[in-house]
Amino acid sequence: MHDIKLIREAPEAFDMALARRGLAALSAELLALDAKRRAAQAARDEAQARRNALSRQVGEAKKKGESADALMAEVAQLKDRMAALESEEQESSRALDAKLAVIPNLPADDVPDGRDETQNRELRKVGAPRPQADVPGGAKEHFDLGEGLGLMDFDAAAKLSGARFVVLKGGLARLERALSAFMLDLHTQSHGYTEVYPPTLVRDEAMYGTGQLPKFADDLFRTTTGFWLIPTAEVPLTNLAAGQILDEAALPLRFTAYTPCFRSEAGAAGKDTRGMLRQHQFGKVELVSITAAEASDEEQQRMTQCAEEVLKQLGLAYRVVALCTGDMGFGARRTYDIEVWLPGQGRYREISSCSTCGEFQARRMNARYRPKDGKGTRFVHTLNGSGVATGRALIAVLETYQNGDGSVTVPEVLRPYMNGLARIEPAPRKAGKS
RNA sequence: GGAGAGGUGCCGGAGCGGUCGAUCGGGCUGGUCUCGAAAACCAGUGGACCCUCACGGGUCCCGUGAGUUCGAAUCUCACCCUCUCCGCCA
Repeated sequence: MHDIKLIREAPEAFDMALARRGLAALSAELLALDAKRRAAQAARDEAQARRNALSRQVGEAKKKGESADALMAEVAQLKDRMAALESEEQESSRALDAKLAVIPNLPADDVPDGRDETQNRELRKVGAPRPQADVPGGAKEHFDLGEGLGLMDFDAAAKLSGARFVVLKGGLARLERALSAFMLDLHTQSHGYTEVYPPTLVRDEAMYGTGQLPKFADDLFRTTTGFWLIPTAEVPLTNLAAGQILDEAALPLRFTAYTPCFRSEAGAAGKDTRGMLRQHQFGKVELVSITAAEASDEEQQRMTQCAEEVLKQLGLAYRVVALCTGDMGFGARRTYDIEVWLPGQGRYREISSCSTCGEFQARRMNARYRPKDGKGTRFVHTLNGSGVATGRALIAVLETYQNGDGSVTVPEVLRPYMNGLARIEPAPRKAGKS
């Protein structure tokens, strides 16, 4: 949500920033609504003040035993006018909010301009990508490996739930659990995050606060009782700060959680249909930071490094890219994606996305802090990042650590979480199962 | 799901329908006292919006939304949430 006051002060700057995102200028329209709103409010305030004064006089008159009929008559006259003014104010204020609610955040100055992902800027490459030819017969993709192991079953999932779900079994189910436990331990023990077990069903307000609503309802699942299934733990974690006024001394807040994430991906039909790269349900360890305004840029660097550390310790090759203006999400002011190397696909694929939203979300959810010195309150800055998506981490581990015989070596750091297991071997074939 | 109770400021806790944004206590901040601290005492201590260069002024906010009334934190209704007991249950 944007601050209409800032737009009022610098409409050209606002429109120019929108243009960087490929959007048409909106300030003129917004400011017209704003002017209407303020005029309505001024008129209403005035009428209200008049009524308050009259009512006070009525009280005084009655106390003295005098007649208050004339005063009451004037209030009665005011009433119609007030009702009209009030609905006018509400209407213009609602109209303005509705417009503002669907305008994405503005990019930070250092965000590269660009139309789509092809214009993202690569910041660094870490680790040596394993060539496809490194595996005898060519590196396989994760679904061939998983099905070959007999531990990844898309047919069974389709029977239960349809397309874009997976059933993991045995060593692969364990691997998902190991990855999540490893990541949570790393972030809580080495990176200062507080582990959270949040609800995965939330109400409208929470989805509005982080920006999924009102614009992206189509990408979400909703229960018949009106709850939304979270598409990321960013929603519950960030909304922990909603409605709060925090002491600056308490900042930053750093939360991490492992949760399932649910996305209907309505617009993504036909993309990545094979395998478990793009699912309606996937696991993810999320990182969320709530900071003071000046601290958010540095926090974003720190958060990205926390996510990178996961991949480093897993021994996965990756690169970090700065998303261009056209590829950033709705609430983001600046985003760094981490893309992990998938030997089977022979390309880098997104596994983490670390964004700062500035005060964009805080304004929506009314999350503020009291600055150490100086008075008043300011909106906090919110940041979120994957640290990292476990489903995709599992894919990367399979493809990176595959052996020519179809088995998969377990990365060192995960072995304590796998009961010491060093290698995931094909499950014995059971008779009767095709 | 059934039956009750309740939602007020950072916290606790008051509040005959009429200067109540709200008594009081605690906390916090500043000051006095002290070598220093504690105690004591004094003072201060909400948010949002609008008008104004400013000084200052106005409106709204006592869970949320409607309503009654000249006037609502105080009355009515609906909803949300919390707590207690019972039932059910992982």
